[in-house]
Amino acid sequence: MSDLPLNEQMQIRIKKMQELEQMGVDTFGSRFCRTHSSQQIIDNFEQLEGQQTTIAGRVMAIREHGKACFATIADFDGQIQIYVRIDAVGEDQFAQFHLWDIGDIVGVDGEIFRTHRGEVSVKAAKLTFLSKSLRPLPEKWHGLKDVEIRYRRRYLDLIVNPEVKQAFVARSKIIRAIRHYLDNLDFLEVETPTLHHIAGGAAARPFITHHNTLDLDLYMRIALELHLKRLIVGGMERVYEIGRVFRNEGISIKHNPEFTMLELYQAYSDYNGMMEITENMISAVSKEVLGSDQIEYQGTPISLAAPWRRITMFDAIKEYAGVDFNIIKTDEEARQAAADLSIEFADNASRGDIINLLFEEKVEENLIQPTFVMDYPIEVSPLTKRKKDDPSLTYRFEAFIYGRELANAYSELNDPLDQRQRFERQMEQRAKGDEEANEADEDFLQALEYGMPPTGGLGIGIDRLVMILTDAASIRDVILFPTLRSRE
RNA sequence: GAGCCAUUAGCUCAGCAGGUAGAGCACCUGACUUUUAAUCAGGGUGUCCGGCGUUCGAAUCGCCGAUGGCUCACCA
Repeated sequence: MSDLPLNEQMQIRIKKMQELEQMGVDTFGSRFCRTHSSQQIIDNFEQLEGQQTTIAGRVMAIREHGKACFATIADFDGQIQIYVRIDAVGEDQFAQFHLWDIGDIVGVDGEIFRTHRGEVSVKAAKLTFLSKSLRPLPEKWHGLKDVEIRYRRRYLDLIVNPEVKQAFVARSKIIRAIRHYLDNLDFLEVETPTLHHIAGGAAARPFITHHNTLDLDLYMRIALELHLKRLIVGGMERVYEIGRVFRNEGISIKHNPEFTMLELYQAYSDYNGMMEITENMISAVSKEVLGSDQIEYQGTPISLAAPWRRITMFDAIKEYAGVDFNIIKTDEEARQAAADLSIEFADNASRGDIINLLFEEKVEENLIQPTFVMDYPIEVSPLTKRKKDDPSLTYRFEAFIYGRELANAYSELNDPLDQRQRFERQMEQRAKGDEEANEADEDFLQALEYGMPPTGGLGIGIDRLVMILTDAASIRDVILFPTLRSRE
């Protein structure tokens, strides 16, 4: 305590705490049984008026008024006012009340009533001090605006900015609704390792860690895919996992180094089945959590109602960039088309690379309403089944909302010989310096060699879905403790 | 990783042609038995993000650094 730097307000609070202790009050109390939450009392006032209640929460405001004072108590649901009269609580407790600070945690027994001004309140008969708050809270009116403090000390953000709590309640409901939806489709929720020998299933740089006893470098997973597909091989025909993945890349309004992915795999389905699940599940989740599938994101109305628009990548590029890859067949022609649009590309870029580039540069930002973009080039889809009618393309789609990728899905590549060739090409890319190219996973190949049924697989970025559904501008607004630099 | 912007009281912010810092809320003292951003009368509580420099003098100007935000790069 002595080496804690104390400002004036903290010194005063410690002094008040000591005075309470001298009065025999336990300033860090124990179990306390509540009968109602603040919101229950407010919602059911007609039935509860005149009855006794016991509430508890954090003191958010104190309005002293001589011998009859008011305070606002906040609990998880909301806030409720208490009315503290000297003739109702007695002189001793009234003296204790004057040692309360904003931020203290208290319990109150009393009668539910409505004040002359109409506010539902609790007329205190007994006050129970529960926990002392030694630091002054941010201001009640402007709240806490400093984003750095909001992220670093999220508990303060939660205490003083009520809408923040609502966003995280919504996040919880969204994930619950997804589980509910998938459970009803007989999907089995599973958990797979986060420590991987090979960081596969996506194109991303991994975090590296180390196991001491095994003296083994391990990777934090960048995707769930390869383990879940092993489970499909094992006969778990419908599986999903909602879990954290880690990608050692930049931080932005849309990116956090650790984020939550939903991946699901359904045997005997394909990417068409995955489109149906995606659009039906997201509209159902929106209805369950928000009561509607018509939402507004950052001022733009968005309809999540199924079915969503479906367009091939070629048609999308033709529409938004004016380039027709049905006609352009060679790498040379493709590079020329990119050059004509003043788009920079690598010297050795293939037709497929250029297709992907044009799409990202010219098309993505236009896909505001939910859109499935289908049939990605094989070069950027190393785990996806080839299209029968065009082996340069794959049965893969990505779903876009508000110009952002929200989901990625495909008919899973289950031909182990083709998969081996794809890995070999990825390894060539790695050898050329592409750190994000997939590493060959021999154990996964072996699993495929035992035979995997035709399967549809889907990945959805949960954080981005929550952003869309809660109208959050930044991914940090839907992650309780976003990654920040150390303050030390 | 690069560019731009920000950092002043517990919180929200002013102060910047350089003259050693202010407001509101919070806090302290007093008044008040139905207030609610309670009110009324008093009280300013500070490493002006850190360091170095320019200057008689720096919150203010310059350089270096820290942290955060936005944009770009990378990615989902």
